[in-house]
Amino acid sequence: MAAFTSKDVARIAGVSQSTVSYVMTGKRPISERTRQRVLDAMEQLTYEPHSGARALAGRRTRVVGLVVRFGAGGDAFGLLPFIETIANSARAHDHEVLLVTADEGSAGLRRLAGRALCDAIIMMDIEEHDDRVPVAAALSVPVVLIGVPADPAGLHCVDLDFEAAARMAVDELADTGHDEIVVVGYPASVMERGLNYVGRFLRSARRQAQVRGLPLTVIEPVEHGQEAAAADQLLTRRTGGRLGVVVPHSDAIVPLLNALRKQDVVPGRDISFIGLSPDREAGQSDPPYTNISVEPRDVSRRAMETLFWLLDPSSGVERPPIDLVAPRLTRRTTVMPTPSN
Amino acid sequence: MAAFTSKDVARIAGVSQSTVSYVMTGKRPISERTRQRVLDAMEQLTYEPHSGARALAGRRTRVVGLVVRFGAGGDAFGLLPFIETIANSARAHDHEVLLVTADEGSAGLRRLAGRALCDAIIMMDIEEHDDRVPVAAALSVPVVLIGVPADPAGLHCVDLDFEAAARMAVDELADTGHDEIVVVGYPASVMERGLNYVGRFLRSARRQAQVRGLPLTVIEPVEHGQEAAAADQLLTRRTGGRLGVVVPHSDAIVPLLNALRKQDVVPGRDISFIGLSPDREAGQSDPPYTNISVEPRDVSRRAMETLFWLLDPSSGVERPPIDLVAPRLTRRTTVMPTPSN
DNA sequence: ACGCATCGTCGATGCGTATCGACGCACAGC
DNA sequence: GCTGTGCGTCGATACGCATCGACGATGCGT
Repeated sequence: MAAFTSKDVARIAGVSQSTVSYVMTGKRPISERTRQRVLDAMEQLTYEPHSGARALAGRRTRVVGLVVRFGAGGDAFGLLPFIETIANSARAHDHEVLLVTADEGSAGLRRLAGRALCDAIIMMDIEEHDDRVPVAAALSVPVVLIGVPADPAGLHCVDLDFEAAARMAVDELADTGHDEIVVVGYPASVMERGLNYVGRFLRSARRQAQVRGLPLTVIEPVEHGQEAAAADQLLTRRTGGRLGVVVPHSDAIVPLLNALRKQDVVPGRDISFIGLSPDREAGQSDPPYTNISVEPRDVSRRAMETLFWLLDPSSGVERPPIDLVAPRLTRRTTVMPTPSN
Repeated sequence: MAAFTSKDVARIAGVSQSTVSYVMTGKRPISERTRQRVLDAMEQLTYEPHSGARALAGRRTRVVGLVVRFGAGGDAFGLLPFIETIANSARAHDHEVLLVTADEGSAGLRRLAGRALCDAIIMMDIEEHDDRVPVAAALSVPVVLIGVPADPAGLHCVDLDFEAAARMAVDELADTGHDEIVVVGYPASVMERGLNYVGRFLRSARRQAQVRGLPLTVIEPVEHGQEAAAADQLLTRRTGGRLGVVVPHSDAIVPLLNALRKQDVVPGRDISFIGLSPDREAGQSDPPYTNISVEPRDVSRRAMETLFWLLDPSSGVERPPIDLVAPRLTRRTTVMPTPSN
């Protein structure tokens, strides 16, 4: 494991170092015969190019910076699937992933760009008013946001279409003849962080309820462990009409269902229930609930496509600056069917 | 943001480039006056050293490679806390974290070392017989394992002391006058992966039960969604004696508790229950269960200490090649107290 | 006053790769 | 046969920093 250089490869293949380089980059034509000799030599030495030297000479690192926020809060509907998808996508483009925790704030961003640690950055957990966004916009490397801040400052954003999700939930309940909608709000810890999607969801739900002529109330907050109280609060709403409950905070769904069960309230019979969560959780829950999908993989895949397009605009079709992934409604057991008169 | 170089800093400070370098590394004495001038110049330009150039010239990258396995399976008691702790620790040493998914197998390892992408590697989710371990051992960079394989091949390992945990669980039940112990085994998906701790836990539990003269049975497998069946199987054991249940697979704990509740079996009254899980989960569960802690943060912190010690052995005390973190038992409500005769 | 060690700084060099200009060659057209 | 045109290859250079040897300045002892 003595670490070979392209010069070693060149010597063995009987060519010059620059030829080896051209074989790797393909930026100049190389005869098939020479090419093969070089590839053989590489194989023989198990040669790997030195990434530092590459970054220095080529001005690109083949590294993607990933800025995530670990501190709990926000829907923890899996940071992992996001990271996994991003890692796989990076790998597919022969890029590495450098992890930066958001606790560092914008200092991490400056480091990534200033030290030439990566060619592009993908930043998650964007808040509605996020200090890091203007900093990111001023960097010399392209940045893609997962989440949509109030002012994207020209950066590309990818996110689930929370407004469409809210409309979808309201429409589903309206279409099935409900009289009233209650949205279980986000816990204070999430609200405080001003995560962008919180506001977008609630506003859109209110608007759509108005359009459909349904009264809509937001109950809040539902803190962890307080789900029983929320369930109570929720049930006092039940005036004998058809009540539909929408729970956008995925962490609150299962506890709420449990709290309802304890009170012998059966979703799908006594009230209706729609959650915003990954499909898998919704299907495996007891009972399986009607949900609007939040698929991290879709979102991060799109974000990576945008990122690589920014790195090489010639490589694909133009990407929209704000790319919202359409949610999907899956009907299960928890929405009461339209009464058949 | 034109990206300044140390030469720019040197020019502004009125010194040579090498002096700037020595100010940064501290490898040669620099007068306080000069030092300050250089630091001022750096500040003024918001200079950041080019990491590629640094890696090339200095032969170290200040990057830690982190190899994780995303594919579900194994106790998913939070990959995130591990990653977070590792990221923070790296940051504290002015190192970055490069993420490699284990799906790539040992190819990822070779890439990390071959391309000089990092100075050291930390590898998680080690299996009892893990192909990657011999590869890792042959690399030119130090590697720390989180988990203990059958043959560590000379690598340093850090892990929870699962054997002590098993002994602890058995002792707790024995000390409180139980007649029989049932260990709820791991699901087949985990067993198949041959994760090292599974075997270590089960073997140690059996041994200790023998020492304490208690019959111990292992029920398996408990697949996701099959917890009710497991609960049935478990309760058939109840011959009127004092039955203690140990659940090492943290993901199975809450579903099992739920299944028991449905059958009106109250842990702490009718049977005893000990789970292996993070303290937080145990305390917030309903009911809070007696648990043996599995604290990812402790483990990964120790792993990082070992890693940085390997990078600079003069920096601290020698580290043991196999470093097991002692578990901790927290008594809550689910173990029946010793009958007072 | 003179040699000697120490401190602080500088210039030069090398790290491994990408890239630019040059050059030799075969082959086309005339 | 001679010039032009790509094609394939080479040599040289630059990238930004760490490090080594050198060297002037200073303070010490005698």
